[in-house]
Amino acid sequence: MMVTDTLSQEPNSMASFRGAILLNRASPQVADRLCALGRPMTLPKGEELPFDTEDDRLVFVSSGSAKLFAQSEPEQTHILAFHFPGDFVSVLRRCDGYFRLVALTDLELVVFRAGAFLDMAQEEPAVLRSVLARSLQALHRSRTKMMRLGHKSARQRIADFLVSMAERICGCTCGECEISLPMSRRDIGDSLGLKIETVSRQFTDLRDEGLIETKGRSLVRFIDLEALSAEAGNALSSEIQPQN
Amino acid sequence: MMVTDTLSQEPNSMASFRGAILLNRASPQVADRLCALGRPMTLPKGEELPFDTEDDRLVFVSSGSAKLFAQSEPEQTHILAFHFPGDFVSVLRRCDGYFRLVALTDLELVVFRAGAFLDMAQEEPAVLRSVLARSLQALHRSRTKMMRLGHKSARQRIADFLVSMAERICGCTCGECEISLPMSRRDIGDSLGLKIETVSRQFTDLRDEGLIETKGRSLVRFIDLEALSAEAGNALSSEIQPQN
DNA sequence: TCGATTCATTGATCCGGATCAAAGACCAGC
DNA sequence: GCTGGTCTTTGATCCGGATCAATGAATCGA
Repeated sequence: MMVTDTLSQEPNSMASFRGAILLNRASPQVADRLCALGRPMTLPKGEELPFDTEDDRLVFVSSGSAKLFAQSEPEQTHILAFHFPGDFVSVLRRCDGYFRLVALTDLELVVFRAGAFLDMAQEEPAVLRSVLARSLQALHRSRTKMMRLGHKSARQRIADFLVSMAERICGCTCGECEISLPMSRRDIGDSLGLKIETVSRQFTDLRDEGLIETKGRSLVRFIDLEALSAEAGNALSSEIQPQN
Repeated sequence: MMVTDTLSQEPNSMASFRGAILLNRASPQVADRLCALGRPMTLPKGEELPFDTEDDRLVFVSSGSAKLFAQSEPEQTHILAFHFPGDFVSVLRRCDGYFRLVALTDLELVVFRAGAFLDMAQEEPAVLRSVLARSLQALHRSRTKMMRLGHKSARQRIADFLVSMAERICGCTCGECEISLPMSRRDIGDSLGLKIETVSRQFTDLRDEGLIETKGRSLVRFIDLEALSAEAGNALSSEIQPQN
């Protein structure tokens, strides 16, 4: 069930949005007017952002995690991206593209109609430009991912996925760390173009080789993130991060 | 060899840029200042847009066709996208991402430093917004493509590729038409995550089944685009993506 | 026009991941 | 605690696309 927050006091989600997107980019007046366009929402785990057949939307993720997926045919779901706090997601109207946003954990959002938001953002070009920068970043991330999907083995995809989750969920890029994956094995497979059995086998292999440990369904402990990153085929990328 | 057009009269490429990007969005004065930031260029077939390690760039394609690719390791090239007249392409500076733009045919471009262009575009939010809209469209195209890469068979990928080329090169979405593919079999494979032999085999199969005819290396004649689109698994989609 | 070179096609074989099938682990309800 | 259902793991087999190898067709420069 979808719940709309209607407290008269500004909800937390809106405050995060101000901090992440508007701060230092819009005058207080325009910031207020932009916020007034946004609808704060909470989605319980498993629930889906209701369709909107009229407008494309821009969705700011304040807390929790979500999957963005497309379903072209029944029994054929493709996860396009996972989203975490701070992300500003473009969700197309239902008719063309058929994108759906589903909560993996309880989710706090601010939802905007894209047209209205951009119309008003035109008055604060710095905001528009910030959204553009994020959009270009998402594009490059998508292209990088696409590039990997096309040419990497199952093992490399899983290693890459785990490394990127370690970074996005707990900010770790090296050494040890432990995270709780909010998504199922099936979700992971759907996002990497692999079957659930293959995902599971790769987890098993990585565990047997001592690169990760797992506890329960969601807990993953990374023993050596650099080694895992190397498995992902990012051997050369170490030149970007010198061991000073 | 790279040739920079330095005619005092405005070159054709700049005029196309005005028509496609600026028309009705910027005042004549700002339009002139934006154009002044752009460097018209021609690239002969096979040549590469010279690196720029300082700035990201925005490149408007006026005529010809190009491939945008990333090379993570030697002998591992991934084509991210093909580009045609009217496209406004974001090319990252060399250090992060390592994107390269190469002419498939003689190419006319207008090249901007992204920062400078966006700084000035902030004075005309309509331009900024148009660029954002294009960026979001590219993002969705990339995601759609990614989705397909992950889950489609070689046959479906080739069929899908051919259908999209028919649309982008000659504007056809149904019935018969004939196009000249500017890219090699290897390029096609690199963009779809397939080996050259597999690409060739799929062409052969489609030819044997009477869905296409081929003449020489580049000429492809489509006998029935709807049937081909069905092969691609696009049962429902008759959507068109307009390049506004 | 003629090689020379690159590009494309075809064939044979191999391997990684999908598929089919079954058992085991985890979690929520009582 | 048990119990039913879902999610995950493991095993056996199959198949699509990669790989290896060789031939054939286009294109380019002299």
